[in-house]
Amino acid sequence: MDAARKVFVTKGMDGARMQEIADEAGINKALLHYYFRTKQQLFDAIFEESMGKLVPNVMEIFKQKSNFREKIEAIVEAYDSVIRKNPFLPQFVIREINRDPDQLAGAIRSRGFDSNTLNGFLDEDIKNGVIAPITMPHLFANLVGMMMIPYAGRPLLQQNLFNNNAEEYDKFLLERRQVVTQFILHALQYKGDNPSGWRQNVVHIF
Amino acid sequence: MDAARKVFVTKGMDGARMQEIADEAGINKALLHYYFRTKQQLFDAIFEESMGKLVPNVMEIFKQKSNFREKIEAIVEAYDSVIRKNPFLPQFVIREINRDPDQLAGAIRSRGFDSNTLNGFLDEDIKNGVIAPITMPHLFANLVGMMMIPYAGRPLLQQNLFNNNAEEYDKFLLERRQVVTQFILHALQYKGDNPSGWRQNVVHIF
DNA sequence: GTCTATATGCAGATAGAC
DNA sequence: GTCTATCTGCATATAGAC
Repeated sequence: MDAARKVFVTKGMDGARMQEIADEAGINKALLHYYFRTKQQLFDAIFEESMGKLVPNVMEIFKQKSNFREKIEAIVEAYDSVIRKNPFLPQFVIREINRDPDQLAGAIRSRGFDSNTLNGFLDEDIKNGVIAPITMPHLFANLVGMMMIPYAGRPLLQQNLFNNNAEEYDKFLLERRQVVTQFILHALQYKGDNPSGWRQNVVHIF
Repeated sequence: MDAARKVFVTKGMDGARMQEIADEAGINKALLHYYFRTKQQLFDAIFEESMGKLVPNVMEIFKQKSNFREKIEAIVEAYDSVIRKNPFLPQFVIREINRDPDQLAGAIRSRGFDSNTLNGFLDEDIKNGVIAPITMPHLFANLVGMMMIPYAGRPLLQQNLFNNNAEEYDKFLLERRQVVTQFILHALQYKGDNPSGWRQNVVHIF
């Protein structure tokens, strides 16, 4: 599984070779088939595992944290820690969900991502004037996009923004959690969870 | 080229088949090889074309627009219009730059993306108190991430956030330009290009 | 230029000995 | 369980007629 993960996540289903996985594992190609029967089955196992990692339980976080700042910090932290441990996960997932969108149905099931409940949490903070109005899909897309693109688009960004200096880019990645958190809180004009006094000053844009 | 673009951009280099491209073009597989010699050469043409589309000339925009709001609006607009016309471009580019990062060197050349000059533009606005401090890599990553992820991650986001309702998702995509623009301007506490009076109130975070 | 037929190589998968 | 050897199918690429 370790060998398969390494090869699949970097090369993708189409680019991966059973021979390479076997070599990586230090075993024989036939033995690999003995364990997993087909390449597809082996891939499915890795894909499902990856989806489980990358889709953190946002529901739990929203339920546990009452303070809006803490909610954002916890979600950003959840993505950051997972991705930093698995830097190739974003590009792998993007690659594979687009290659075969249907496989999502199987991998997502059991992951109780209920958008209606999440919308409720957000709407309450908006109604109370804690944050500027925004819908959950936009907020979520912004957060996920900002967290994932530095990894998924690393070759391009490192080339264009850092003259291909990998060390500088690694430093940049370490700053992302803090920057994205602050970026979101400022964008939503968050000033604290007790909005008395400035509640009326929130500019309604979204 | 139209047929090749369609197949490569959706299936990727590894997943694409010369037979499928030939069928799509209504010609013979042998004839396809007669024109382009190898699959690699055909792919290179498509990839270079795609990179040219997706990397808009940010330099030009920054030089032409003096107002910070207009700069952001123009860059967001540049990405939005290109991606809306080519919705598969983000996932294609992400897929291929990670599959073979070396090919970037060839495709980027001639595209005069000078990060030093861009940093200069940004630093001036920060120094003048027009926006809160942020570095160009972070701002650029945020912008690009927010614009691209709804397309690159569409299957997953549409599933999780819209119960797989494609029409709703299309409406969501249409809102992105406006939302991302406002999100960025608020995050950077932009209040206009003439900062007299509120210049001192910018909170230094990044 | 355009086709049919074919060469070549490779990857997934299995057979069968040990 | 683990290996070597092999089958099978497919994809790129070319040969060669028209």
